[in-house]
Amino acid sequence: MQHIAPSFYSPESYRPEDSIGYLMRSILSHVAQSVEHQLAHTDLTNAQWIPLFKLYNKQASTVAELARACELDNGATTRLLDRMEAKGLVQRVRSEQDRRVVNIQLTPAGTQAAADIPQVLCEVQNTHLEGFSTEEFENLKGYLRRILDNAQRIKAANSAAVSAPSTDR
Amino acid sequence: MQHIAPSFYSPESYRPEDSIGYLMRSILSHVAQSVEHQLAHTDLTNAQWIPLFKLYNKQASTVAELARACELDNGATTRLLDRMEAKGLVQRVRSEQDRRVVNIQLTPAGTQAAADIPQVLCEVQNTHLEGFSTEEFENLKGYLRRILDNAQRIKAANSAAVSAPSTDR
DNA sequence: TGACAATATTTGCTTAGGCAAATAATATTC
DNA sequence: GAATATTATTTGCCTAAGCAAATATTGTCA
Repeated sequence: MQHIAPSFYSPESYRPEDSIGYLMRSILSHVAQSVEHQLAHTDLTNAQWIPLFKLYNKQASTVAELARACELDNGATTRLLDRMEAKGLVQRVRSEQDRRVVNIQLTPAGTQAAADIPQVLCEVQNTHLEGFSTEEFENLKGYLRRILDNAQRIKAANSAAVSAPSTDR
Repeated sequence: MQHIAPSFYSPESYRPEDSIGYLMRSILSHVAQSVEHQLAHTDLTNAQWIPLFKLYNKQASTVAELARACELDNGATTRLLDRMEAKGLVQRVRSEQDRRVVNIQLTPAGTQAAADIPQVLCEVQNTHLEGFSTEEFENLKGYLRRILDNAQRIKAANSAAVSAPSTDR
C-alpha cells in the first residue's frame, strides 16, 4: 500500500504556534495542571494518579504489568512505587507462587484516593470542551484516533525497516 | 457571562481510551519519539531542540527570556544550558551593560543543528496527518485552539478566584 | 549616599523517567 | 539434574523539571 503525506507544513514558513504538536502540548500542560490542582487533597501527583488508577481498575497488579500499562520504564516504576509506598498509598507483597514477582496492593488510603480520580478527569475534560457540540466532539475524537493510527503505522514501518530489508522497487 | 460545561464524560462510565487527554498524550508521545529519532544525528534531545530553536529564531537571548519562551523554570533552564554548553551547542557571554544577565549565543555547531529542525518538524507532522483533507486539518486546528482558549479562561478564573473574592449570587 | 527593593542567575533538594547492568528466582534443555 | 536461558525486580548513572533559597548586580528613594 502506498502512503503519500500531505504538505500542510513546510520548512520555509513553519510557525510553531500553528502546529498541532504545539497546540496539543499546550493543551495537555493546562489540563495536567487542572487535574493536579483538583487532586491536591489526595496527595497525588500527576505522575502518580495514572498508576494508582490502573491498579484501582485491576489493569495491573505487579511491577512489570504496571510499567507496561503506564508505558513506563521498569526502573522508573520501582521508584515510583517506592514513593507511593512511602505515602501509604500502596503496599508491596512478595508473591508466594513465584518469588520473583511483587504484587502491589492498594491500601485503604490508596483506594480512597483512587475513587476520586474519574470524577476529576471527567470534570476537567468536560470543562475544557465547553462550547463543543456533540458532533464536534465526535469529529475531534475521530481526528485524534486517525492521527494515532498513523503514528502506530509509522512506528511499525520503522521497526520493520530495521528487522527486514525493503521490498520496494 | 455564564459558562455551562457539557457532559461528554461521566464518572460512572469513564474509559481513559476514549478521553481526548489520553489520545493527545499518546499522539504526542509518538510524535516526540519520531522527532527525536529524526534529530538523532544532531545530538539534540527532545528537551533541547525547543530552546535551541527559540534561540535560533531570536525569540530569546538570555536565560530568563529562554525560560519564559519555553515555559520552563529558571533553574531548569540554567542546567539545560549547562548540558547544551557541554555539547558545544551554545555559549554563555556575560553582558557588559548589565552584569547580572548572561547572553546566550549559538555556536556554529548549534546553528547548524538548529537549521535542520523545521524540516524535521514539518515532515513528522505531515506524516502523522496522512489521510487528512485540508478542511479536516483546519477543523482540527480550530478545535484545538478552542480547547486552548477554554484552558486559558479556566486558568484566569482560577487565579481570579484566589486574588479577588467571587461576585456571584 | 546609603539602606532597601527589584532583577538575573545559580544552586540545593526533590520528583520523575530512560537505559543498562546486577540480582534473584524460575524454566528449559541436554 | 546440572548448566543455561528466561523472567521479575532492583539499582546505578544519566537527563530533566519544579520550588525555594542563595548570590550578585542594579535601581530606587529618602
